[in-house]
Parts: sequence; C-alpha cells; structure tokens
Amino acid sequence: MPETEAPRGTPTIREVADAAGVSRATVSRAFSRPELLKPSTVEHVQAIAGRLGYTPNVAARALSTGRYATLALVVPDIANPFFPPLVRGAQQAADQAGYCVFLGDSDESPAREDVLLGRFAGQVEGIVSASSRLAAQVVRRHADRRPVVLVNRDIKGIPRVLIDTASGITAAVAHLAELGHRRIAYVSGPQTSWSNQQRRRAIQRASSASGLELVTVAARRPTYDSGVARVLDLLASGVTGVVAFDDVVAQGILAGLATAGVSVPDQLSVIGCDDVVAATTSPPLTTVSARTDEAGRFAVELLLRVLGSSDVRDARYVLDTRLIVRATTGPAAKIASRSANRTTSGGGRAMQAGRKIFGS
Amino acid sequence: MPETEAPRGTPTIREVADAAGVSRATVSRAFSRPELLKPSTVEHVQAIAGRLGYTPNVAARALSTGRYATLALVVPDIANPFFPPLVRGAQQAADQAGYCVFLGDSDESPAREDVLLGRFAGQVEGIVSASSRLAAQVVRRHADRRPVVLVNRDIKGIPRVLIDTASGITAAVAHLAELGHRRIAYVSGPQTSWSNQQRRRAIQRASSASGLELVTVAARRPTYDSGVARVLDLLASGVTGVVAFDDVVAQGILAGLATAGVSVPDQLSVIGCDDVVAATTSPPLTTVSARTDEAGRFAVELLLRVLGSSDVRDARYVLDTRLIVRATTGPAAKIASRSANRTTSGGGRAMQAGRKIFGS
DNA sequence: CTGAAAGCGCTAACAT
DNA sequence: ATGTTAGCGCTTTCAG
Repeated sequence: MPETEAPRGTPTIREVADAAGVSRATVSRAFSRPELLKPSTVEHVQAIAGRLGYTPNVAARALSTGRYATLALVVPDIANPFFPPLVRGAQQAADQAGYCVFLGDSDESPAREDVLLGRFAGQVEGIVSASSRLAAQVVRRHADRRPVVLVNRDIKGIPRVLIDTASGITAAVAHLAELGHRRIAYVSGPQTSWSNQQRRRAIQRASSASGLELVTVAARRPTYDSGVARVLDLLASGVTGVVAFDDVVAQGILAGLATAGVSVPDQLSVIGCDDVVAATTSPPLTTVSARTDEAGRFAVELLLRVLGSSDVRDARYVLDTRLIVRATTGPAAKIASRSANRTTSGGGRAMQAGRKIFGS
Repeated sequence: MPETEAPRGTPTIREVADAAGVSRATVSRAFSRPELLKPSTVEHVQAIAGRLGYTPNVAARALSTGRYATLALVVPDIANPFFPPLVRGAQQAADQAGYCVFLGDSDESPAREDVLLGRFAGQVEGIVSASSRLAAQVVRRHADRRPVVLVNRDIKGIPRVLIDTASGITAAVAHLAELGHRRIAYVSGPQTSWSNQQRRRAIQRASSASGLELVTVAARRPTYDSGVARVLDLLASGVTGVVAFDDVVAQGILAGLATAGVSVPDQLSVIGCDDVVAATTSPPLTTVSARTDEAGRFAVELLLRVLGSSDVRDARYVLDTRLIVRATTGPAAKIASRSANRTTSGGGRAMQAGRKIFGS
C-alpha cells in the first residue's frame, strides 16, 4: 500500500495529534477516556479536532476493541403495524446508549431470518429478534455466537421479553361471557408464532373455564385481507363473538362483516389484540392492549445489560396486558346460529368453509 | 497488547490459512476474489473455512478497504404508516446488493436528524434520507461527506426520488369539481415537509384552474388525532369536500366526522393521500396512490449507482401517482354552509376556529 | 498525566 | 496462481 501523503476525506487521529502537538494516544484518550487526561488537554485536543472535522474511524475502533457500538433488530414484517412502535422503542433505547441499529426484515420467512441473523452476527454486539419464526435450536446456535434477546418468543436460556396477552385474552373471554355469549371463535395467526400459540391456549383455557364453546378459524398470515377472507367461515360457524389473533386481522373481519351487512356489535362482537390500530377502526375496536414500544425498549435495555455483564442468564421479562373495551363488543345476539345463505356466495360454499373451520 | 495464542471466539484468516496450508492472501482471495484462484484452491479453502466456522471480520475488512457494505436509512417517524413499506422496499434492494441497513428515526426533529446523519456518515457507504426535515444547506453538508439520496425532498445537486403527488392531487380536485363541489379545504401537513408544500401548491393551482374556492386548515403533525382535531374547523368552513395531507390525517377526519354525526360522502367528501391505509378505513377512502415501496427501492438502487460510479450527478427520479376513487367521495351536498352550532362546543369557539382557518 | 509501540484482521501491491 | 509484506486508524499496555 502506497504512502498516502495527501490529506484524505476525513482527518485521522495522527493529523489531529500533529496539529495539537500531542501523541496519538492522547487524542484517542481525549475521545474515549477523557478522565485520564488533564482537563485542559482534553479541551485543547477537542478544539483542534473540531476545527479539523475529525471523527474517530469506527471500523478502526471496532477492529481494535472488538466493540462495534451497533445492534441488530430483526422483525418478520416491518409493514405489520405491530412492529413500528416496537422498532421505535428499541431505537430510542439504543440511541440513548450510543448504539446504532441495523434493521432486518425476514418477510415472515425462517430461512431469511436465519440468513439475517448470521449476517448481523458478524457486525453487531448483540441482536434483538422480535417474534422469531426460527426453531429454538437455530436461535440457540445464533445466541451462541452473539448475545440475542427475544421478544415474544419464549426459549429457555435466552433472555426474552414477553408480552403476556394471555391475561388480556382471558379478560376478553370473560367479557364476552358476561355479555351472554355462549359460542365464540378464535381467528388464529401464524402457526410458528409464539404469540399465536400463547393466545390460542389462553382462549381455550378461558373458554372452557367459562363454559363457552370455542371454534378456531385459521388465518395463517396476520393480514387485513386474511381477516376479510375469514368472514364467511365465521358466519357459518354460528358464533356470536370472535377474538382475532391481532388488530389487523380484526380490522379485516370488521370490514368483511360490514360488506356482508352484519352489524357490529349488534349481531357479532369482535375483539382484537395488540391495540396497534384499534382506535382508528370504525367502530373503535375492543382489544387487548400491549405496550409494544415498551417491549422494544426493554429488549434493548436487557440486551445492553447482557453485554455489560455477561452473567445475566435466562432473564424473562413479562409485560402484562389488559382488555380495552371500545365499541365492537355488546350483548350476544338473540339468534345463536346465523345462516350463511344471506351472503351471495351460496350455501354450498359456506358449508365447505364450515367444515374447514374445525381444522385448526 | 499481549500475544493472543488461545483461539478466540471466531477464527481469524491466519488460522484458516495455517489449517489449509496456504497464505493469508489466498484465504482472503478465496472469499473476495475467487476468480483469481485455481478453482480447486478456492474449494479447499472454503471447505476448511467452513469447518472452522470462519467468517471474515467486517471491521478489519472495512478498515482495510474503506468499504463498509452498509447503508443508512433515516425517516421522520417509523410509526407513520407511510414509511414501513418504504423501509421494506429499501431493505430488499439493499439486501440484494449485499448491504446491511441502519435505520434511524428522527422523530420529526431536524436536530435529531442532523445528529443521526452525522453519526451514520462515519460508518456507512451512503445514506437515504426520506422526507428530510433539514435545511437544504445542512443536507448538502452531509452529502459532502457521504453520498446521500433523498426521498420526497427536492434539492438540486442531490440525487433524489420524488413521489409526484401533484398529478394525483390535480385529479382529485378535478374529481371534486366534477361532482359539483364549489368550495373545498386542504388540511395541510408539516410545514417543513416538501410533500406538504408540493401538495398545497398543486391543490391551489388546481382549485383556481377549476374555479373552486379553497380554504386551508393546518394539521401540523400528520397524525390521526390531528385529523380528528381539525373537524370543527372543517365544519365551520362551509366546504363540501376536503383533501387531506395524507391518509392518516384523512382517517382522523373520517372518525371525527362520524362522531359529529356528519355522513361521508353524503354531507362531506374526503380524499386522502399516499394510499397507505386507505383500503382499511370505513368507508374505504378515496385517495391519491403512491408506490412508497418502489420509492424506497429506487432510492437505494440510485444510491448504489452513485456509489458505483460517482459521476451520477443530480439524478431526479419522479414516480407518478393517480387518484383512486373509493367510497368517501360523492356529489356535493346541497347545503353549502354547515353551521358549527350542531357540535356541543358552541358557536364562539367555532368562530374562533373559523378565523384561524385562513392562516395557512 | 502523557508518550512509544505493538497489534486488531484483513486487503492490495508487488514479487515470484 | 500464490506468497510477502506493508499498512488501514485506532486502542492499550507499559514506561516514564
């Protein structure tokens, strides 16, 4: 490599040292450990550095110290309104600690998530993985290389922050029972989602505790369209109340019901989950609140703590939730079983859909 | 620094070289320039490296080459639904090119954005700044240090991709004029937003071209609540149609109108902008479509091109838009001027609001 | 409190 | 086609 005499883009520590008449070590300390220097020296060096527009080269620093001052945050789908607030919370916490954050979007694909984690592992100090779709052992493999903190995924031995929607769901079922509902539906989310499993289990338990009949309708992807598409099944199932995997699905259901001429909450009650979109639907959605921004913030704070002292093992933060009653729930309709004939698609198709309902 | 004999976390290039019986340069080339090596050598080295779990140290590589393989994307508010799709598009494009992306959220604050850009400048190859709230000269200063590509901000000399909502807005006004509206309102967005200026100008031009009266109501922050809060002003202004800065504001307006018992589109027509949320409102929102995901994708592709050959100067991509008519627009209501007295807050307050309307 | 100097792990001339 | 070697810019013992 040829000698580079010409002053390049940004000045190096050496140029600052020369200009300030001190050694490179002193300049370095002026930036990273000013307490080791005489205040006047620090001031002097900072002044010169400022005038020259010097900024420490992060790559050189990282190479030398092994510390990157970066974090990675990976989510299954940034376009899902559940995640932006979480990202924001994580961002702020990272920022306060002087960390920059890489964002990764796995597009709901475990394979892509695996690739992302692998790629990030090489250039960050730690990783926050939200709603991971990866197998536990794969997560462990990554966590073996770099500290990993999970959000809404419960794997023993890996620090995690969990939004306990179970409590809110339980309240939701109780709410429906109180309103006189006897038969309700759960519209489920991604099979590989921990949240979905948690919610399904909670609603099953709560239903049988309250003596309610429960049917499950699978929505797979937690999208608006997916919610719309499940309306037929719902109508055919003869339920008077439905709890959706999340607000987005619930919103789709609301829209589908409106199209089908079914009034909410008079004919059917709908409850969402996460409270990410709930205040903006019409009617305003009754939902289970979740402080997703806090989850993000906690996750990086936890990660930071892990990085600080590696003896934080098996931490498990649980954030509780509660039911927020808005306008989509009401007394159970008189007619317990609604025929799907009122929709234009005809009885045959509805029956077909009806069979599918009990699958998962 | 003491000699580190013990094999550390991840193997270094030297260990792979030793194990493979080749020089470090060969290992390096096997990863970065395999075409310079005999295929069999590449294979051999890769095998050994794989077995050892070797991964090139990015910091070392960055320090040596000056290339980071990272990009930064900064947005004013990731929780604003306009941005997630854009982030996603950017992400995908970066990913395809093997780049990792830092995300920054400026929280709508120019000062924070400035800090973020400065911080990122030191550790990325280039920056995409979406809807920058920074003064042109500040942006230029950053662009001077690192390649910057702008989204929805038009600064001469800086590569940018612009979503031309003007065309869609013009169509929107024409649409309203056709429906018989004579007096309409524009609910504006952030003063420092280029998009807002563009939209305001477009609607002014189109209104006078169609002979429509236009009043402007300021919403400052483009939020749902802000939209709700502007409903009183709107009702007091006696308009029959309104164009909102974006879908989120429009959605708030819709909600506020519903609360006030004003029916849409019978009594008032509402048009949004961006089409980010429009299909999920009720009634479905008539809006100006914008391919935000493409904007994100284009921006990083453009940035990558700038990085490749630095002779891409003053590029200016414009993505066009069009009006999507859904269910919130209809014929102008008969009664041109609605009194605000029907709201509970009383006439005095409404009048006060009425005066404010014409401010900006 | 400050300086000298040895690396951190990798790449890129320059040899061969 | 592969090896040698000199840094990239910074931090950090170890001396003084």
